[in-house]
Amino acid sequence: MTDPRWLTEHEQRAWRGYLDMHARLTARLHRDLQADSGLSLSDFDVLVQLTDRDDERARVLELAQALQWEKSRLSHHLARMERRGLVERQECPDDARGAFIALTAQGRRTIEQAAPQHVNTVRDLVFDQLTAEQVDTLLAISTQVQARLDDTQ
Amino acid sequence: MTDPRWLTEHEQRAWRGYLDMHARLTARLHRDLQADSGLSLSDFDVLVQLTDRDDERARVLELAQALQWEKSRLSHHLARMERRGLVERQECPDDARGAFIALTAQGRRTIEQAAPQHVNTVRDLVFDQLTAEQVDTLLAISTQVQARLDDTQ
DNA sequence: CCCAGATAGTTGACGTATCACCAAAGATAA
DNA sequence: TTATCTTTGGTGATACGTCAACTATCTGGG
Repeated sequence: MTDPRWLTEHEQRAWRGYLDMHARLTARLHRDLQADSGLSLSDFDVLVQLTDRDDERARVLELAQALQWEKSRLSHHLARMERRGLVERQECPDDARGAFIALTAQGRRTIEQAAPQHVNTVRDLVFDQLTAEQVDTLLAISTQVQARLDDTQ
Repeated sequence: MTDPRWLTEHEQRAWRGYLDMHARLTARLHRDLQADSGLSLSDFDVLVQLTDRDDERARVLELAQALQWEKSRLSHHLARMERRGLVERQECPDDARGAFIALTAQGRRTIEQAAPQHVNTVRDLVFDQLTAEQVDTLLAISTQVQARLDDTQ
């Protein structure tokens, strides 16, 4: 605790490289997606969740859990997306407190137009650069780190 | 372009796993750092840059380049850090437009107190979970993806 | 039926990120 | 010198994320 175990030179390079890669990668993905479709990465994630449902709608808390977002973040974000006509709120007959969030026609058109190019960019920038073994290792790393995150509360 | 090459099932799992890991990992690191020292991860990065200099100060654009931040982001951020007493502005005699940003005594105390625990958390959550080969692969992945980012403008 | 506590979702305040624009100072050339 | 071009840095508007507080509704025990 008070006696730190510092990172080795090699670990420091790996850590810095990882942080820099992530910052630059998401900045590029965000910029391209925005230019291509006017969507942010967050918009994209919300719309993907909705298109994955049979009826293209979901309860707010359901979405929050699927996205791993705080409910207030989602609430603010949905208000902005609703203003832009990407989603709409529908009353929930079972529970008058609740609301359904539904994809609008414009929301569906937008995500259907944006997704192919976005996937191509991810492929170009990431998966085309990696070997199959590296992809395996990336998944293993993600799994192991998340297991530790789960362990430590 | 119009004909997407979708990700394989395995690639999708790796991509989702990676995004989820990063979101959860940085959220945890941020929360712990904040609780321990009152610093944000951004504050931390700025302070590390300053402590790395001999005279514990730097020009604004120098910092912006080192951090890979936009100058306006840095300007706003420094204004807030200055208000909290972590850094101070000093006049630049060589160039009256310019400013030095210098670590304050409080800034130095804060980062020196915060860094060991932060490094321990990174080690606990990440490097203690990985084999040496996995760390190598992480560095290779970061390098390869950043090379592609460099290539594509 | 009534009320306490839980649940669904929103709101407001504040810190932060980005964008576009601005201003002051320096550099360069006529 | 003046004109203009570049560099250094800041500002204000707007969007976003988080926290705490809030409203409205539901649910279970008396």
